[in-house]
Formats: sequence, structure tokens, C-alpha cells
Amino acid sequence: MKTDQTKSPAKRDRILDAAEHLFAERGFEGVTLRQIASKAGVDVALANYHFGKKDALFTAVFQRRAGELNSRRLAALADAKRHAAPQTVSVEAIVSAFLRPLEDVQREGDSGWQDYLALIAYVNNHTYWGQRLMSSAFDQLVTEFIDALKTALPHAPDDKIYWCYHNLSGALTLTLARTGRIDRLSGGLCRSDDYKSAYDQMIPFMAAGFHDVCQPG
Amino acid sequence: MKTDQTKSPAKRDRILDAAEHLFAERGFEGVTLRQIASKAGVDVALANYHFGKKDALFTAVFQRRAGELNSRRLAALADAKRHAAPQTVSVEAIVSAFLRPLEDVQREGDSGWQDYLALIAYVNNHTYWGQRLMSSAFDQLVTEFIDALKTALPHAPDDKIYWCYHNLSGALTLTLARTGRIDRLSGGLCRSDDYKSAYDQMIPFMAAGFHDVCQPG
DNA sequence: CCTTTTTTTCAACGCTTGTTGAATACTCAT
DNA sequence: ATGAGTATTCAACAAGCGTTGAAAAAAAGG
Repeated sequence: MKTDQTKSPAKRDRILDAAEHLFAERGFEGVTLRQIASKAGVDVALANYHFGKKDALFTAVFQRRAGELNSRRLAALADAKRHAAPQTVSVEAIVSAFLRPLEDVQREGDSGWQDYLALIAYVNNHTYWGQRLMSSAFDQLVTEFIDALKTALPHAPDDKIYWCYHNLSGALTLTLARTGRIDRLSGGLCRSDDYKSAYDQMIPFMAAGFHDVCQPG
Repeated sequence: MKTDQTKSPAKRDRILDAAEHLFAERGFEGVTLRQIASKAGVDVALANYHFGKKDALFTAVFQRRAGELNSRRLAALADAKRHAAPQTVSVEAIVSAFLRPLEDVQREGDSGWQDYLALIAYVNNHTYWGQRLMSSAFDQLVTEFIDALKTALPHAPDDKIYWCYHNLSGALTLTLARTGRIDRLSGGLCRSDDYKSAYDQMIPFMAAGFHDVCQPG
């Protein structure tokens, strides 16, 4: 059997799932291969057989779901453009296309997606080697969304668009991390795992911020 | 000599400085005590003598500057209230009081403050044990700012206030992390270490978001 | 100057880590 | 059934980890 992706046995995926969960919770150096193997119910050496070094396993986990996430977001952006035609798509619709696919995948029940999104948060905030992974996986997609924002805000200078996207990305990252901090601060009134409420308020919040910062005056 | 805080020798502080820098860059498990000792120019065992276990060293680093930061922010908030009196202080002034002290300490040249703020970003995004540190150091301060926001937005339900603060906190956290991602996305147009630009746009952005989400209708 | 206390280094401990090569179990086409 | 190819385990390695107790150096006190 050649390295056939479709016929890969279950244990390979169990390793990816276990690594996804643990890496998202405790970071790259915070997890040992033995913890991953134990959670996956396999021997330590198996991770090395399938993925090589620990770095490569982390990269494999990070890239596994990136393609599908990008597809869903691009489809949402295309939908928004189609619905708006022949007018240009609004900032709110662009932000919504950026965020709602995240809510969708989390709502489909697969807890792996929740782990994956938390892993994105970890990588995105990581100074040292996280940015290489972020760029390779998401730069192309982000550029498409930023281009759409430039079209929706034709009077805005580019640097303001980027800074506004930075705000959006930061707030989103903290949401994906699900740290439980808002639960504690609010005395249980808000919950970190309540994605719907998070996005329901984040979309108009960000749209208002974009418009205020990027207004012509 | 009893444990006299004021007469502590220089090597103790050098350990804190080195740990601050390395922990902020690579996280708790990503740094070894030997790396810290090497950067500080001392023996490995000295960290243990002064601070005990590795966890305690991390906690000491995190708490070292928390008090002064809280003082500066509280003073800024009090200033804003005084200037607004007898009217209530605006959302924009509250957000500004929350953010500008960060710009101040970074501008004073001490590179340790930059490391410390990046360390806050690391801890704030850490699911597993970061929240205990965040709460013990900053919950009281944040509650004061949120109370001020509730006063400035009397018609807003509490949960919306908390979600809006979550957005602010997330964007700020990504700023403090200085990952260099905005530099890459913008092709050098924006720079992660340009705090002034970051806050100049973040303050009106966040104020607009608060007002939009929390408006009565 | 001698004694006491604090600071710093030295040397090493026991343990865990990522990684590997060889041995075993499994899969499946013929 | 057999045998080639893949998947998985086993056992162990060298390296590096956090931590420690005792020795040495420095500082303080009278």
C-alpha cells in the first residue's frame, strides 16, 4: 500500500485529534509526545512514524483543517458579493462572511473544530514561530477579505484598513481561545463558549469601528 | 540582613529581567531555567534560591510590574472623571484611560515594559493556567473600568458591556503581543511596534463599537 | 578582625524528554 | 496459505530538564 491518504488507518487520525486538543490547550512545548500518544491510545513511537519530528506533527495538525476553513470563508464572501450585486458589498456583510463560517463549523458538533480554532488563537498570538504558520495557511484568504474591505471603504487609507482588521483579528482570537475570562468578569452572565452571542455583537461592533475610523473626514 | 526588598542585589533583578524577556517570547514551557540563568549571567541554582520553583519565578515576573500599571491606569481614569465633571465621563475617555498608560510606559524607553506587556498578552490568551494570574493581578482594575462604562452607557444591558470589553481586550492583547503579523499583511505599511498609531485608531474604533452595540434601540 | 548571615557557585541527582532501530503484528493481493 | 508491504509496538538511547545539598564567596555587624 503506497501512502494512500484515503485509506489511512484510524490511529493516525486519533493522533492528530489528540495532538489538536492538547496543543490547543497547552501549546507546543507544554505537551509531550507521550501525553499525545496516551490520549490517542497508541505507542509513543507511532507519532514519529507517521509525522516525523514533533514540529512536523504540529504543522500537520495546523494545516489539516485550514483548507476547508478557507473554502467556507471564501464561499461566504462570494455569497455576500452575489447578494449585494450590483451594489458593492457592505462592511458588515464582509465581516459577517469572515466570522459566521467559524460559528458554523463549531455548531456542527465536531469538538475537533473547537480545538482547532483554539489552536489558531494560540498560533496567532505566538511571537516566535507562529507567524510562519499563520502566513502560509491564511495570508491569501485574509488578503482577499482586505481587498473587499478596501472596495467597501473607497475613501479609507490602506493603513487604517489594516489597523481595523488588526482589531477584528485580535477580538476574534480572544474569542477562539475561550479562556473563560469573560465568564469570570461577568459573573457568569457571558460565556466563552457562547459563539453565537459573541458573533452577534462582534459583527456590528466591528462594522461600526471600521466606519468610524475610515470615514472620509 | 533580613529579607530587605530595597537592598536586594542586582543579580536577582537580572534574573527577573531575563525571565521576563524569554517568557514573553516563548512562553512558560518554552524556556529553560538554564537559558534564563545564561541570559542573566548567573548560575542556574540562583533562580531557585531567590524564587523557588519555576512556577514561582514566572509568577514573580508577572506580578512585579502589575501594581504600577494598575496605579497608572487608575490615575488616568480618575483624571478623566475629574476633567469631565460635573458631567459623566465619555466612553472614549474611559477607553483612552485604559490604553494610554500602556503607551506611556512603553515610551519611557525601558524595554522591560515591552517584554512585560507581551507577557500579559501571553498569559491572557492562555487557557490552562493563565486566567488565575490574570484575575489576581487585574480583575479589580478591570471591574472599575467596566463600572465606569456602565455609567457612561446607562441604557446598555450588562452582557453587552462585557462583550464589548472582550472585543477591546482582544484587540489590545494582539497589539501587546507584537507578533509582526500586521507588518507582513500590510507589506510594511503598519508596524507592530508602532504603539502610538495602534492606540490612535483603536480608541475611536472601540468607542464607536461600544456606542453601536449598546445603543438603546 | 572575627563571627554570623546572606548570596552565589559547584556538582550532581533522578527523571523526563524526543527520537530511533529492531522486532512484531497486521493487511491484503495473488 | 504465502509473502511483500505497511502499521504498530518494544526497549532503549543520549541529552536536557528542574531541583537540591553542600561548599565557597561576599556582605554585614559588633
